[in-house]
Amino acid sequence: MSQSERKSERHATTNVAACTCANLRKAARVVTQRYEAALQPTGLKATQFTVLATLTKRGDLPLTHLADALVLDRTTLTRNLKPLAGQGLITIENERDQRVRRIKLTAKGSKAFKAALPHWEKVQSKIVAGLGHKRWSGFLDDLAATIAEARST
Amino acid sequence: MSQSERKSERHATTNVAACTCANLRKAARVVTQRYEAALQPTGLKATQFTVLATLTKRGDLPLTHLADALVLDRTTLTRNLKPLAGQGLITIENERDQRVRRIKLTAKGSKAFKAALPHWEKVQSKIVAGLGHKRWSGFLDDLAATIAEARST
DNA sequence: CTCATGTACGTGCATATGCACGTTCTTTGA
DNA sequence: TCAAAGAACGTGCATATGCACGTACATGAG
Repeated sequence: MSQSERKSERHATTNVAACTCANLRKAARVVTQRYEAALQPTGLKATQFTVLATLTKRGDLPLTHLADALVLDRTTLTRNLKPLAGQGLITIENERDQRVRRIKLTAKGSKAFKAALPHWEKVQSKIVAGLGHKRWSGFLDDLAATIAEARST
Repeated sequence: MSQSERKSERHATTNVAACTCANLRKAARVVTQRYEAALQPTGLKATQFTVLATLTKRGDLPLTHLADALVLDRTTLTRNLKPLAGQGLITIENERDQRVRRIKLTAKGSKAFKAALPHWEKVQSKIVAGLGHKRWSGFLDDLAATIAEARST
């Protein structure tokens, strides 16, 4: 078997080992473990850090909008928020439209996020350096494109 | 702000929106939903399909080895296997070394995997086409590199 | 042979994930 | 104004994920 044949088989669409879903999940699992370890001293889980980061960047948001920003099911977010609300890092408030739950970052939440930021930067830098900045940058673009395409389909 | 500055900020290591972990998880979530939908008529979940595919490719394996191949925590796999064993798609057998649980694909499991394969190919093709084959191929390489790097660290 | 060491595993706990279904509230068309 | 349509949400169910901890078994040094 030639080199090109081997490569084309490895990357054939129909090679189950090349399953986009399985490989994405593998990467998500192992990378999450690195981030969890790095964030461990902050008391925040990786997903919680992401929620706080999104609220910091986007400001208060209704639950559904926050879920959309996080590419997360609405009902999953409902439950993910409970530990954060329990710790007083966010509040869940009603609006004039009583159907809407507005998710609000508290001062404590903002402080916790800022305190966690250096730990996040450390592990993020390590991952980026591991791939090399240029390659990582393209990788991130591919992730965004994949998300956009899978969402629109 | 110039174009290059905007780009460098977007891909700055310290831009929380560029969090490798969060973006990997987002992509894994939305892509998983596509595969779940495609596999729905087969009665297999995406993770279950992956287990069957791995057993098909690698043959029977002890639990820990299978977990390693799947980049999955051993204890998670223990539980993920239960529905598969319940449906008779795999068996969990003892060895001479009584500590070892050998995971074995049954004939029924093999059949279920083969029946699911066309459904998998359909959604896989769609995802690949969405990115373009060349870009997808590089994306897959990046995923593999990320997994390898995060595992070794 | 025996005990210390190491290996393979399961379970309790906590969080993560999404679908189906039902509830409450708002908006809109007649 | 009022009923139908639609929007925002919560909960039950099932699976997914990994850590801490404990158990059973195998192996090797003495």
